Amino acid sequence: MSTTTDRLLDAAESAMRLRGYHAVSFRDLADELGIKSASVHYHFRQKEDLGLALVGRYSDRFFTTLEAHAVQSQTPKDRLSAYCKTYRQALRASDKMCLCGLLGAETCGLPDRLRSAVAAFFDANISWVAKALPTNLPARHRKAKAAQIVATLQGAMMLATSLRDPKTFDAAANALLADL
Amino acid sequence: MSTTTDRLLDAAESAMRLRGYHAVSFRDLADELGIKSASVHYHFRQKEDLGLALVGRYSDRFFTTLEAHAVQSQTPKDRLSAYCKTYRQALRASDKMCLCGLLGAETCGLPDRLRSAVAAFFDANISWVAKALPTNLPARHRKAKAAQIVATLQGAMMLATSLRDPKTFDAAANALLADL
DNA sequence: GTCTATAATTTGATAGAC
DNA sequence: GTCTATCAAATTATAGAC
Repeated sequence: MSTTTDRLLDAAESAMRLRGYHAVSFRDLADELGIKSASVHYHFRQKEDLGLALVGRYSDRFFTTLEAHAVQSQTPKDRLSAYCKTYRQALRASDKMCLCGLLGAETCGLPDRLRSAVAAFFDANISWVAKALPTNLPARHRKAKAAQIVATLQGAMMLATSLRDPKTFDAAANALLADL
Repeated sequence: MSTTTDRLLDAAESAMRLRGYHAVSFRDLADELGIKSASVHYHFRQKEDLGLALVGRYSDRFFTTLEAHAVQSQTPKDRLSAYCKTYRQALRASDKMCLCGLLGAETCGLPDRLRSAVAAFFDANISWVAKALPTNLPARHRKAKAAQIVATLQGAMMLATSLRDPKTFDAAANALLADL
């Protein structure tokens, strides 16, 4: 049985992954749960607090799922495949953008702490991918390759969302994997 | 000497490429130009009209610049290099996201016609890149590869914006070009 | 924890004078 | 083309009762 806080997080995540930070209001969320917007403020004092909780939960869940997918991957190729799979699931399970992909694009319109939290998610992504790459590559090379991989998957989610065609994600992700 | 309409488009483009559609108001733009928000409605009846004009102008300018860069490119590699260069310039000249990259992420929160205009920009992008690829590849393959290339550059702009580090774009774009 | 009530501000938009 | 004046609605947020 989920608490009101959890239900609020679920509703907010769904809405923000579709429309972005500024297009989601406390009233929207309250209506969806059948409560009043003042009650939402009991769970999250400010909208910024809601955003921070959202990014924290999203990031934790993402890396937990990623580790589960990668746990028995031996080769670099297997680990990168697990990474792609985690993104694919995030998109295809719900037909929604990556929360951080959307917030990252809106970055300059976000409160400072939220902006930092999103940036931290991407730092962690790039680090994870860089570590998964073959160890014989120079560190500089690995970081650039990792940025390319993260960028491709994030951009592919955005394209699939804008074009309303999830297959666009698969096309881009598979073309990427074929090169690795 | 630019007209008020042009100055409004400039101000709106800059603001929306930083913060997104919903975080930009007619009053913001009016203040920036030293006029009243009611006057903005003379130039653009609704916010949606402003958005449409913005995407139209952005798309025209993008493809004009792209053709200028690609005009004397003979090989597929040269044409794709020109494509990357056009994105790089868009980002590095102003340290701002691609307008359509940001609106594409916010897609579900946008008015229908605006959403379609953004999707058309990406359709045109993918078609352009697919045509630039080596003609010996099967059409299906080319479209997937084109989606990968567009996705990488769009994702790289988002990453560079979120991380506040333009070099992240170059790292991802160069790693992409190295594979082509 | 949720409510009513309310404040303060912002927003998109219109009517009509100049 | 720009202004004043105004509107209705929405938004974030708080105080205090239950």
